[in-house]
Amino acid sequence: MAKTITLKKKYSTEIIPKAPYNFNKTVCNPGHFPTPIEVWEPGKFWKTMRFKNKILGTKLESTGTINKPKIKLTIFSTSKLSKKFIQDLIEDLNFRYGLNEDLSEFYEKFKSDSVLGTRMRGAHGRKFESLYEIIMISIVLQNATVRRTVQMMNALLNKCGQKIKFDNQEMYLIWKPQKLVKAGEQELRNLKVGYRAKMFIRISKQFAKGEINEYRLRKKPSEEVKKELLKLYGIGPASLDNLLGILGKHQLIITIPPWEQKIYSRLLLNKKLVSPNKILKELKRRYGKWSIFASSLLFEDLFWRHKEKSIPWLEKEIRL
DNA sequence: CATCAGGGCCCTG
DNA sequence: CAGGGCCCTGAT
Repeated sequence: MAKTITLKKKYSTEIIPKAPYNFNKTVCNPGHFPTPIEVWEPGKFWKTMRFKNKILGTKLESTGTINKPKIKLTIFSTSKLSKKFIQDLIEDLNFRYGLNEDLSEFYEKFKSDSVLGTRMRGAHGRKFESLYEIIMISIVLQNATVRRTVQMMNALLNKCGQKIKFDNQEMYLIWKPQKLVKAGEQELRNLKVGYRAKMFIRISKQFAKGEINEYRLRKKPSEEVKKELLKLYGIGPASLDNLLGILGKHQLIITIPPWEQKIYSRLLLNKKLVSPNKILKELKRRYGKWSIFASSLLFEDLFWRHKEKSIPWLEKEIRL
C-alpha cells in the first residue's frame, strides 16, 4: 500500500446553486452502501477525486437554505492550481452536484406531494462519482449481499486505492484503471471478488486506453450511450441505470431489479410483490415524464426515514 | 454438516 | 428467451 498523501494547499470559493437546492438530500443517500471515498455529515460533504490527473479533495459546506442556497467550496491539493484548472474543475462540479440544474418547474409541480413537496424538496440527482467509480461500485453490488459488497470494495481500496488526508479527514481515492490491470486477475481474486475480477480488468483496460471517456459520453445522446455502455463486459440492464444517472442522461424507462421491485411494491402500492410493469405504470400515473427521477427520490426518502426511525419491513430487505 | 440465494451478467442451447 | 454457472458468505 502506498503511503498516505496529505493535501495541504487550499482554495475556497462560494457558489450559488439554482433554488430550490436541498444540500443534504442531494449529497447524502442513506440507501447507498458506505464507502470510504466520501464523507457526509449534516451540511458538510467531503469527496476525493482525480481531475486532469491531479489528486484532489473537495469539501462542500452548505451556508444557505433550500430556497436561498449557498455553498462554500474548498478544493484541497498538493500543489497550487492554475486559474484555468480551477475554472474547469468548477464547471465539472457544477454538473456533478447539479448546481446549475433548474428543477424549479419540477418542485413547483409537485409542491403538494407528500414527499417531493416536503422532505425531499430541492433534492437533485447524485452524480458526483466518476463513471469509472460507479462502474466499479455497480460490479461489487452484483449478486452479493451488502456485507460482502462492502468487504469487496474495502479490500480493493485497501490494495489498490490511494489513501488521502485533507481537512482532518482520512479517505481513499479510487485507484487508477491501470493499477487494476497491472495487479492481474489472480491478485484480484485473492481479494475475494470472485468472477468479478475478469470484469474489473477488462473494463479497466478500456479506461486505461481511453476507449471510454466520461466527458465524451456526457455529450452523446442517451440511446448511443446506452448501447456503448451495455457492450462493457459485466454491465447489464440493472447497472446501466446507475451509469446513465451519473452521466445526467434522462431515461424514459428503467429496469427494476428484484430487490427494488420488492421495495417499490410496498412503497407505491402497499403490496408484497407486484410486477415491474405495474410499478412503472403507477409511477407514470403519479409523476408522468418525471417518473424516473421522482421514483429515485421516493426511494431515497424511504431510506432517510428508515435512518431516522427503523422501518421493520425494510430492515428485513436490507440483508446484511 | 450441506445447501442455497444474494441489490446480475454472460454464455449456451 | 430460459436456465446454468459463477466466487464467496452467512443464513438455514
